[in-house]
Formats: sequence, structure tokens, C-alpha cells
Amino acid sequence: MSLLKNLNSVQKQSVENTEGPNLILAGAGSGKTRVLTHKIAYLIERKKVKPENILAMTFTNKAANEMKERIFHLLKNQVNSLWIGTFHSIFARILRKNCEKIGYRGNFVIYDEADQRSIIKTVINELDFDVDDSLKPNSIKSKIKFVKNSNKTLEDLQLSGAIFRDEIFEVIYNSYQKHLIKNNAMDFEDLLLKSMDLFRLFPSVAEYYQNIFKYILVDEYQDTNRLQYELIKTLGGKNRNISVVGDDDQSIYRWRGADIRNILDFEKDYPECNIFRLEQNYRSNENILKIAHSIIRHNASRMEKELWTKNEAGEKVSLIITSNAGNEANYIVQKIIEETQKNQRNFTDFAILYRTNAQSRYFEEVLNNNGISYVVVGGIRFYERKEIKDVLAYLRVLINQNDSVSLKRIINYPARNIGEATVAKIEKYCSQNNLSLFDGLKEINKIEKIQNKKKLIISDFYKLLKKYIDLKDTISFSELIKYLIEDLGIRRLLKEEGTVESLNRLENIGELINGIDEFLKNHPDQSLEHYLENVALITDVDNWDRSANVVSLLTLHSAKGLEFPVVFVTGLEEGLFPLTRQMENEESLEEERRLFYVGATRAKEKLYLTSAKYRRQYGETTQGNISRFLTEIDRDYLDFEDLSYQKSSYEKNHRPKQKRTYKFSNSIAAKETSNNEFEQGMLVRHERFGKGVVNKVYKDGDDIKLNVLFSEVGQKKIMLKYCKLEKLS
DNA sequence: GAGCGGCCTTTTTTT
DNA sequence: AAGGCCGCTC
Repeated sequence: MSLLKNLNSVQKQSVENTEGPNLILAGAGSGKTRVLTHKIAYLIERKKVKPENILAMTFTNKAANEMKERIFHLLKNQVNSLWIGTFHSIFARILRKNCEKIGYRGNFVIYDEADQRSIIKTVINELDFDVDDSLKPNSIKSKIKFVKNSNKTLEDLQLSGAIFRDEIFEVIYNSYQKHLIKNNAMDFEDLLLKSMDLFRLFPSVAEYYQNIFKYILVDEYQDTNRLQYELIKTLGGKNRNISVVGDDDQSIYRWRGADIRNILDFEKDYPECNIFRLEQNYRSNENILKIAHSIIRHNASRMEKELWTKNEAGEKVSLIITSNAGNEANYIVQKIIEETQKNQRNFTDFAILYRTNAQSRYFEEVLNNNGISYVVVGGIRFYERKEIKDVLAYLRVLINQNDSVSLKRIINYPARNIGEATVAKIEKYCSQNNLSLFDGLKEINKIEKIQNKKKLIISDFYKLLKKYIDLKDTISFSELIKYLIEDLGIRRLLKEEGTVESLNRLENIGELINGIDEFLKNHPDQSLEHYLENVALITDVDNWDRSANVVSLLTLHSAKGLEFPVVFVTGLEEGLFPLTRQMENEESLEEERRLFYVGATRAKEKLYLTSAKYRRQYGETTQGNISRFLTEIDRDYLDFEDLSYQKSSYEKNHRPKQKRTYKFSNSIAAKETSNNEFEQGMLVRHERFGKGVVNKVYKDGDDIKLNVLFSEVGQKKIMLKYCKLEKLS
């Protein structure tokens, strides 16, 4: 009985109803994780289901870990045999065991986006196409991703009209896939796609897992794509004990292939299903819910529902329009300071949410200037840093010599005088003789037109790799990496460089080694392969320590599943580059409303909505307008403040602390020339940097650029088309 | 051929 | 922040 005593009646029903398909529609803050964890505990304790027969899939490692912890707490018992993890980690595990059936070796590597791009570039070079805009690696990459996530073949997609027929893309796609197989590598999508292939081609394997996974639970079901949907259907097809938890209003990953139909059509796919609606919100004050609802209710394709709460109405939500991003940041930091003083809040209580990672900059700056500690969650990921990728590339090659992407990465790292041209020659030799790049290195002496000096370097490099490949089975990989780093002299080189960046890199490498030691301490029996897989699938949100007393800065997407007493949802204007500019069609408009909804419902006690009238992007200032949200939002629960007349408080607060004055002589101030151009020596005023004197004027194509020495901020390069530069007489 | 400095562009959101 | 590109030097 004690297991269910903390649940409300709907939560209880959805926990107890273990058999058959279950759709649990769980609004924000309605106890979704609570239901999932209780259900798993209930299955184990009451229904005597073996933990190894339960599969629970989430989208983030963080969510998975949280669930593990809570289940442990409920059962007072560690259940290691539970299958619980992200989609990608679960299927990576299945593939490690079975991938040889579909033509991979068990030590396959997982390629991230940078690796993908590198392959795509190789492919484009090999195929010798005329490169135009349609062949940008990034757009090819997203197209490949789209195709893979759809769980249809390229042909099917073309026939159904989902994409245009594009022969060049077809060739690239096929060649890309061949390269991955040759390198014994999978991209993120392959982890799912190849699992699906495995099940399709080997029904006995599918059956094996169908029998293992007697109960399947899926978190954030609204964000599954067609491929994940199909995998769930395949695995659960036999027992049909599928419980999915989700909220169609929080589906914010359409661009990643998430198909909201998965949740909207669950009833059609599983006609015998039970539907439970968790509509009581335990998280937020009523005013916050009303505001969130007033926006989301405008979405046409959603299940009709409205959250309710027994919580108090609380303070009204504040909507603020500021003049620019700097003032927006100023306002927010001012409010944080006020709230900590008036309402006795800690910095941990605050979260600043924005649309794109790059937007954290202004907030960081102002927080810094006010001595407030903060943490940026996500952003540039640790494992995507250059120095980390370089070191990891060595490890990847040690376990998988076919990984030519990693090999190419390290062939001239640290610099050993091997350039593109030499690599190209080796690659050519390899493809002619059907060798992997690694084997090509071994035969370096047979390759023509390479200088003897370089042959020597390459064969030394090969010997070095060989030495560590042999060494890796005799010592722990923590020792292995330490020796390797010393051997390569990476530490020494970075120290000698002596710049801020290089010392940072040095620190990061130290951090990496700590991380490896930590990993080995926690998983003493696991191998280098396991470590690399762990690294490939982890994100910064997963590592985030919430115990420190700091303000949290994160994207709206990363904020899903989290809650904070005070939340700032920033950048509310539409029409600007980083925000809601994609509202041109109804579908994207709906997704933006859902994103707003997710952000707003993170708040427990107080919600601030902020926007800026003007925002700079790539040096350009654009005007936004919040009219759409203003017309939709319910003003009854809102305090509205227009501060956009405050023009320059940001600039005032951001002058260098010790004021440096750069001397320049007024006497050389030039007159405006007849053809309205700027000249050396001319006195000017910049909208942000103030007064200055032109040092140099030059042309770059049609663009006019100036070097200007400003008295306030020193020398700056100015692109005329991006700013207003006023001539002073 | 390789490497380096300088300058520009990129990019929504993530497993 | 980091990769691409150009022009320069060794």
C-alpha cells in the first residue's frame, strides 16, 4: 500500500494499469516522472516482474539517471538489471551484441556531427561535383538525418513526394553510408536505423528482444520520431505492454524528426489502449499556468485540455519590452538582485532561458559585472572541444583502425609537417589498392611522389600507433592515455604556446584525464570501448551539478523536465533571427508556441517574459515585434511594462572599469569628402562605441571597412554596412 | 609543400 | 569558438 500512498487517483490508476497499451497524457508539472518510477517499482514489487524484463526509454541520460535514483529510493534496493536509458544508449547496447550480423564489427565507433561533416566533405571531394550552395555539408547532413529519421528509404520518400528527387544527393547519401561502413562507424541515426534493420532482417533477434522486454515504458513520447515509433512498436508488438508518457503541448523536436502524430494517433495504433490524463499541476502558481495556457490554446492540432492547480494565484506574470538585448540582460540581473534581497532567494532559484546558445553572452556579461555566479548549461560541449576531440581521436584509432576520420584528425596532430597534399596522396593510394588509410600508412614506402623526409615521419607515426595498439591490452586505458599524452608532448607544446587559450586547453585535457579516472572508478570492469560510447552519448545537461548557488543559463530546449522558482523566458519578440522567425507557416508557429509553453511552465513562483525591440545578429540590428504574443496572451494575469524608450543603459554599464583613454589628435580630423566617403583621419561617432578617429579605410568587394580608434574602447574594425557611423565635423 | 597569421562566416534548438 | 580561405614566408 505504501508504494501508492503519495499518488492522486489518476496517477494511481495509471500506475496500477500495467497490462496492455497505456497512453498517459501528462501535462507539465503533473507528476510524470513520479508515475513512471512508481509504475516500474510497482511492476517489480507487486507484479513480481523481473527487472531485466522491463525496458524504460528516455531522451536524456539525466532523465534516465533521475529515474534510476527514484526507483532505488522507492524499492530501497538497487536494480541494476533494469533496462533503463536513452533510446540511443539502449540500441547501442543491443547493436554491440548483434551488429556483426549486419556487417559491422563490435568495436564500431559513434560519429558525432563534426565527424559526419568530415565524411560528407570527403565524399564531395571524391565525387568531384561542382560545389554550389546545395552541397553545403551542413545541409547535406540535415537531409541525411531527415531521411534516416523517417524510417523510409530514399526512394519511398521521393515517390511519396516528401522530398524532391535529387540525383546528386542520392549519390552522396549512398557514398556517405559506404564510408561509414568502411570505417566501422555509425552516426546517431544509425544507432536506431541499424537496430531496425537488424530486427527486420533477423526476426529471431527481434523475437529474442520481444521476449525480454515484457514491459516497455517510454518517457517524452511526444518527441519520438517515426523510427523510434517503429522500434517501440516492433519491440512491444508481442506483449503489447507499452506505457507511453507524454504531453503533445511539449513537443519541441520536430526539426529532429519528432512526429507529433505518434502521440496524437496512439489510440488508432493501439485501439485497445487505456488513456489517462494527468491534469493537476503541482509545480506552478495559477497565474503562470493561465498565461501558458492562453498561448498554447491557439494551437489547432492539440488535444483539448487545461491544467489546473490547487496552488495559490501567486504574483502576476511580468511582460517586459526593452530596447535591446543589453537592456534586457540589465533588467533581468536587476530583478535577480532585487529578488535576492527582498524575497530571500538564492541564486539557484533563478533560470534564464533563451532560444539559442549564442544568446547567453549578454547575460553572462552583465552577471559578471555584478559579481553574480552563474552556470551556462549546454552550449559548447566539453567533448566537442578541439583538444578533447584530438585526444579522443587517438583512443578511437587505437580500438578501431578503420576509423579514418579520426586517423585523419591526428595524422598532423600534434603538427608533424604532414599536410593535406600528403594525406591526399596516401588516400589515393589506399583507394586504388583497396586499403584502409591505416594500412596505407604501413605501406608508405611504396607510395610514389612523397618526399623521403615525410615517409620517415609517417612511418614513425605508424610505429607510435602500433606501439599503443599493442600496449592497450596490457595496461589500463587510464594509464594508456597518460603515457600517450606524454609521448606526444601535448602538455609541453601547450605550455610552450603559453596563451590563455592553450592553457585553457591544457586544463581541459587534465579534466579529461580526471574524467577517465572517475569513469574507471565507477565502472572498474568496463573497457575503452565503453568509455568512448559513454562519451559519445553524454551531454552537458547530464553532468550539470545543481547544488552550487548559481544562476542557471540554458536554452528552452535544455530546460525541458526542469523547474525553478523564478524563470525568465527571454527574447519573446518574433521576426528576429535567433527567435521565432520561422513563424511563416502554421506548423512552425505551433512549435514556437509549444516552446513558449515549455519555458513558461518551468516556473514555480514567478515568471518573467522579456523581449527586446532591437537585437544585433552578425553585426546587423534588426527590429522585432511581439504583436503576435501580445494579441494572444491573456492580459488579466499579466503586468505589462514597456521600457523600450530606455536607449543606452547597457552601454553605460559596459564601459571598461578602469577608463582608458586613447589619445588622438583633433587637428587631423578630416572633412567629409565630396563623394560621401570616409577618409583616414576623419572624426566619427559610432552608435555604440562613441567617438573615434579613422585609421584606415579599405574595400573588400563591395563592402567598405574601416579601422577606427575609439577613445572609449580602443581600436575596432568596422564594416560600414553593419552600423551607423556618423561623421563629425 | 607546409605552416602561420589574419580575416571572415557560421548556426536554432540535441541524442 | 572554430573552420575555411587567402596570401605570405620558409
